[in-house]
Amino acid sequence: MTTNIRDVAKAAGVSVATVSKVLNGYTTVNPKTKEKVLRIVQETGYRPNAAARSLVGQRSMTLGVFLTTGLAHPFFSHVLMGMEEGLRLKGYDLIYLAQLSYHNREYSFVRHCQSRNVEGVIVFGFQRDELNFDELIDSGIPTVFIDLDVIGPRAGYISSDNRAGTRSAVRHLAEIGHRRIALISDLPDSYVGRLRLEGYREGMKEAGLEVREDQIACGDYSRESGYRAMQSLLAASPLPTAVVCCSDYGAIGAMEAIREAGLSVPGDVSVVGFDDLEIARNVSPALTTVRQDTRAIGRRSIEMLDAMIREEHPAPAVIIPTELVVRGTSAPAADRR
Amino acid sequence: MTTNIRDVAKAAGVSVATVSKVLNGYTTVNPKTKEKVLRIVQETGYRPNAAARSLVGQRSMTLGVFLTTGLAHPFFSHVLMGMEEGLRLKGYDLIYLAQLSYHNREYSFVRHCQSRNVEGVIVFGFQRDELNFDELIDSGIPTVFIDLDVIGPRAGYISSDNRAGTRSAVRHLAEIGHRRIALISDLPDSYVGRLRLEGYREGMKEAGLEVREDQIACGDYSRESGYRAMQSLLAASPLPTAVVCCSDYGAIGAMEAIREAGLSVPGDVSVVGFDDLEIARNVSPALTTVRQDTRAIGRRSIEMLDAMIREEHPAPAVIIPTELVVRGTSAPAADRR
DNA sequence: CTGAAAGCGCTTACAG
DNA sequence: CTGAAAGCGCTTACAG
Repeated sequence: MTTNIRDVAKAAGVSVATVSKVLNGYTTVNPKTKEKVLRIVQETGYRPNAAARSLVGQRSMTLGVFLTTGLAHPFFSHVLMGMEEGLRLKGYDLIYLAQLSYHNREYSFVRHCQSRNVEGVIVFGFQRDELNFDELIDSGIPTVFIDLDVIGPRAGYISSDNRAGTRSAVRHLAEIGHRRIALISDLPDSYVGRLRLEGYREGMKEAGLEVREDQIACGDYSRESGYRAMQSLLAASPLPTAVVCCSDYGAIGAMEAIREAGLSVPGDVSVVGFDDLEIARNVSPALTTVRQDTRAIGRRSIEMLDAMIREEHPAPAVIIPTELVVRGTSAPAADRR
Repeated sequence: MTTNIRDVAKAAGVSVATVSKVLNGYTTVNPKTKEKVLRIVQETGYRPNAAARSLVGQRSMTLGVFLTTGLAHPFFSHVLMGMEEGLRLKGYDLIYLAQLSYHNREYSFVRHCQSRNVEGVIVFGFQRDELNFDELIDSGIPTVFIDLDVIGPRAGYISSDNRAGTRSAVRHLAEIGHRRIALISDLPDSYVGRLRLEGYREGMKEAGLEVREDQIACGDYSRESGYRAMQSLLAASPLPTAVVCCSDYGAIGAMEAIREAGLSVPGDVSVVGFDDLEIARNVSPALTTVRQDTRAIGRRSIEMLDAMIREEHPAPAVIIPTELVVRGTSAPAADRR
């Protein structure tokens, strides 16, 4: 089969214990010995058997990711890319934990993690009421939730600063003279949706503007829902001169509705999105939007989990700053020009 | 810690060997003994330690998935869902193998698989020239490529019947009287794109129709590219009365371009997509399209890999049938009505 | 039908 | 600084 630690030891003329020590960074090894061992390792391409390591040590260097199957949104793949960075940095591998299995009566998700010696779990893409996470949290397996505010003795979460995101969007629009600023609120009952809605209200208050409930419409992050929501907002009177959307896709749908109504962006209505997906730069005019640092979310989630695993007691909630990116869909209000 | 096989053996009043035999389905166990052991297992929720199993047996029950980071397209998540089914059926877990690592000089992807005792690998979302798979194929690790025709002693691939897909689209359009049928060919240099292009040519030939090169435009599976490609097709004369698109997104972009040109779908131009994503049912009129059985692709890829692992020598290429779903965007050619 | 024992490939006190 | 030995939790011939 593939080379094992005994082969390396033999080739280097030392004991397996010494090889192990070199590989595990013990400082009590003679530099010459170390060098020799390392050379053999290099030559043979030896890599320790993960199963044996996991069996004897406490570390399996395996993390589990548990995500919704509806990961079609680019957000997920971007976060995943950030996670890759973290994984490489910390040396973990990721095992994919299927959602289908979670509800299986025979099957305990937690026991599965234990049998696989999973050191920590990332949960990703679920709403609070979608699944019962009690068993997972009670198990004591370190867990990081992305975009869901769950906290436990060994559980925490990470998310963008959603509240500040929409607030900054409103502030921007208010600063350039808008007074009737509508909102397309995506999934307002979700953790993320609620904060974006609150951020909008706070922003309006800060700017001394009144929130009218008929200036708030709901969507679900899709272009279609943004289109429909905008149509309903355009039915109100007086018309809003700007709209904050909780997603880029929604914003693009909103732009279509605005144009179909014979109005222009940003001439008649300014539009601000949320996410800063690639498409935000490619629509015309380019979309002003609240940028989420998806890469950081991914990377930090792994780092946070790693810290939990090492009992370093990281802060139970990590909030990643958002950044308003001003492009072409927001312009001074008409009555200001 | 968690219960182990010794705890179970003690509780059941038998040896660990017996417990192991029960759990591994040996038939030489007394039914009463077996029952007792199973009861204890049930009560304690005991699950064998995967690392120990992997170390002693040859099976790690771990498969690796190696996919491009750009997995934003719904196609990927649907295939992944199909893979979940297969995994559950066969009892494997999936480990996610990061792309970033592949090119790392220090790092051998194959060795990584070996150190993790990965029994087989699924490769997914790559073009042939994107990565060098030689080391992987030479390693003898069973590998299934999705949508890329790589074959080796222990490597095979799975894909939709792309050729039949576009051919059936052309046949359908020809049958309802179209004679000028254009094509939007997505990534014609890729394995999948090439076959869809060939299927189009074959379909045209079958129908006795001439292929005009100015009736073929290129796209990249995006709505935007479909939009642009359609614009260029509409610049030709005489105008095509139908267009086959190699993606639903592209088809939707094409529909936009057609309408912007003052024409109607399907009144002036019929449109056929490829994929049958959810959005195909939600556009108006609903999109006629070539349905890919993404679920089957996912499930069968795991089954195929499992068969390779068991040395059952499955066919090296599995082609999943496509199905033409006729909806509202295709109608008899104008001169036939 | 059952169990004692060897061994999978490692790591980690421990003795030297 | 180095190595012999125990042990992680299992499975599998093998003997009974």
